[in-house]
Amino acid sequence: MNLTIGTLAAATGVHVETVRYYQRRGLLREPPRPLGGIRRYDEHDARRLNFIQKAKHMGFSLDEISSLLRLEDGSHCQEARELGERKLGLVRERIAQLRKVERALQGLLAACRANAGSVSCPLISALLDEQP
Amino acid sequence: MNLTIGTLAAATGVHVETVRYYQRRGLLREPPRPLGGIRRYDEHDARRLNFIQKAKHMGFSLDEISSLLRLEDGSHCQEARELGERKLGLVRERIAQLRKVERALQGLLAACRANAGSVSCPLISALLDEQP
DNA sequence: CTTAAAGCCGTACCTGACTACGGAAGCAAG
DNA sequence: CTTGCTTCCGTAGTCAGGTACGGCTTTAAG
Repeated sequence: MNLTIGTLAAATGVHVETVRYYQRRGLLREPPRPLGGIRRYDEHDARRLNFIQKAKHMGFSLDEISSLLRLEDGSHCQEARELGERKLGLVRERIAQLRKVERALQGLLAACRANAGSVSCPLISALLDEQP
Repeated sequence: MNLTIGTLAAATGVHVETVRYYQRRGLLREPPRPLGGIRRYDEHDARRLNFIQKAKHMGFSLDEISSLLRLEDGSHCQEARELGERKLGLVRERIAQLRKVERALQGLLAACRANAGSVSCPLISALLDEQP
């Protein structure tokens, strides 16, 4: 496998500029460029880029992905696990928070639907109410 | 009630600069300033600022809050409801997405804990795996 | 050999919601 | 009346994670 930046980008569903950006950030190596010319990537780079995409999907930030990539050889499970556990905690917090919002919104919208023609909108009133 | 920007900010738990920012964004009126001087706010402004804070908590963006504020008189429940319903949909999507992440992470971490000393870390391997 | 597409580079710009800065002017307490 | 905290203003910077630009060189196809 011998990829230019464009084919690598296309293959992994990422913009060319993003690949360059990841290189600047140190998430991808600067690949060899034979004879003063253009970057040549291999399947290792593609795998790494794939790793980054999946980790992003898991909610890891680019900085965290940096850390994970330093554990790429798989022999530091403990550290990887700690990172994962922190992330899982945050994900759960976020879910809990969103559920509160969901319930609040749900209640207000139900009141709105029951409202049918009254003067004041329950959603607006709730937001206007002085209570914290 | 006759508030300076500082007391208003303190009363609503917002930075002074943020109040000015909201004014620039059109979320708060420019309050009267008697005699070439400093802004004087009243409890209507405090209520509005409170409204903004609560709506932010509900996940509304400042642009959406602008829209909501235009319905402040409570007589356009239909429109407010539509905004709320859109938001609720987004909140639910986000929750669903985060739950997927939660489950994935949970599985990987369980594998990590069961791993105990094997060569390759399940979390890292999963991210490295070629499968989408 | 020519030409068009793709790659190169540094730098600037984008979104959203602020936050900081710095120097001038106002205001309240003593 | 002075001191010192607030407020005033416009502008610029912050964060993350890119995206865009423009002018230049390389490369691949015909």
